[in-house]
Amino acid sequence: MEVENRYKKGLWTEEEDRILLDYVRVHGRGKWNRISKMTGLQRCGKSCRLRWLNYLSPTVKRGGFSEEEEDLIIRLHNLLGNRWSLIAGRVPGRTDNQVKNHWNTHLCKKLGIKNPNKKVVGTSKKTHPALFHRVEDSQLIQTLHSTDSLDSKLCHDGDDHDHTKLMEVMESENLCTPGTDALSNNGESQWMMSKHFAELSPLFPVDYQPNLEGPGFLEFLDGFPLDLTWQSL
DNA sequence: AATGTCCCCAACCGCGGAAGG
DNA sequence: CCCTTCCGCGGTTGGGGACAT
Repeated sequence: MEVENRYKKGLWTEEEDRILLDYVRVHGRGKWNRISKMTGLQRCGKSCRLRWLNYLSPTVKRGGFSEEEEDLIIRLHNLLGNRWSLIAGRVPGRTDNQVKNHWNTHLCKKLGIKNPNKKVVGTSKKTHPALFHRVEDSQLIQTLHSTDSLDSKLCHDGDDHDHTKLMEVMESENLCTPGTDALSNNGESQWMMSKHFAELSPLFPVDYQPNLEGPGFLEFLDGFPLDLTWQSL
C-alpha cells in the first residue's frame, strides 16, 4: 500500500523529465523499476517507461499527422485492426499511443466511424489465446476450424508455407475472391495475405511471426484500397 | 468576464507473456 | 515447476486548453 503511495501520478514536470533523461543517457533504457531507487524520482517503472517511449525518446516525432501518415494508418488499420504497436511500427517516428489517440479522436470522425471506443469483438487477449483482433478475424478462424480438409491441404511436409498454394486454398474455401481484387494479381499482395493469414491461422506454429518489414511493403500498401478489409474479400 | 461544455491527448490501469532466479 | 520481476500491449480516464454561451 505504502509502496504504491510513494509514487507520483499525473503530468510530468521538466525536472522529472531531466532526471529521466539523465538516467537513460548514463544507463540506457530498460530496468525502469530501478530509476526510482537510483535517482530518487518519485515515479514507478511503468510511468518512466511510458514517458520515455511516448515523449522523451529522440525517435519520437512531434506535431500533427500528415496526410500521408493518416493514409498509411487507415490502410494499416484495415489490415491489422487495433494492433496499435504493429501499426505504429510502420509509421516512422510515431508511437502506438499517438496512433491510437489520433485514430480515436480524428480518423474515426474523418471516416464516419461511430463509437470509436467501442471494443472490437475479440480484441481482448482475455477472450481467446489466439489473439483475435477483429470480427472478421474470428469469423475467418471459425471457418478454418470448420474446414476439416484445410489442414491436410496446407500442412504438407517440407513446404515452407507455399503462398500460391495458400491463395488457392483460400479461394477454394471462399476466403477470398479470385481475380477480382488487388490481391489476386499482385505477388507482393499474396505475400502479405499469406503472412497475415499465417498469423491468424491456428494451423501455423504459434511462434510464426509475419514479417511486416518485408521488401516493398509500403509500395504494396499504396495499391491497397482504403476500404479493403478481410470482410470485403 | 464568468461559466459551461467539448475535445484532445498524456498518462494510467489491468492484464498477459517472457525471462530469470 | 513456481514465484517474482520486468516489459509491452490495448482500453480507458481525466486534466486542461479551446471554444461557446
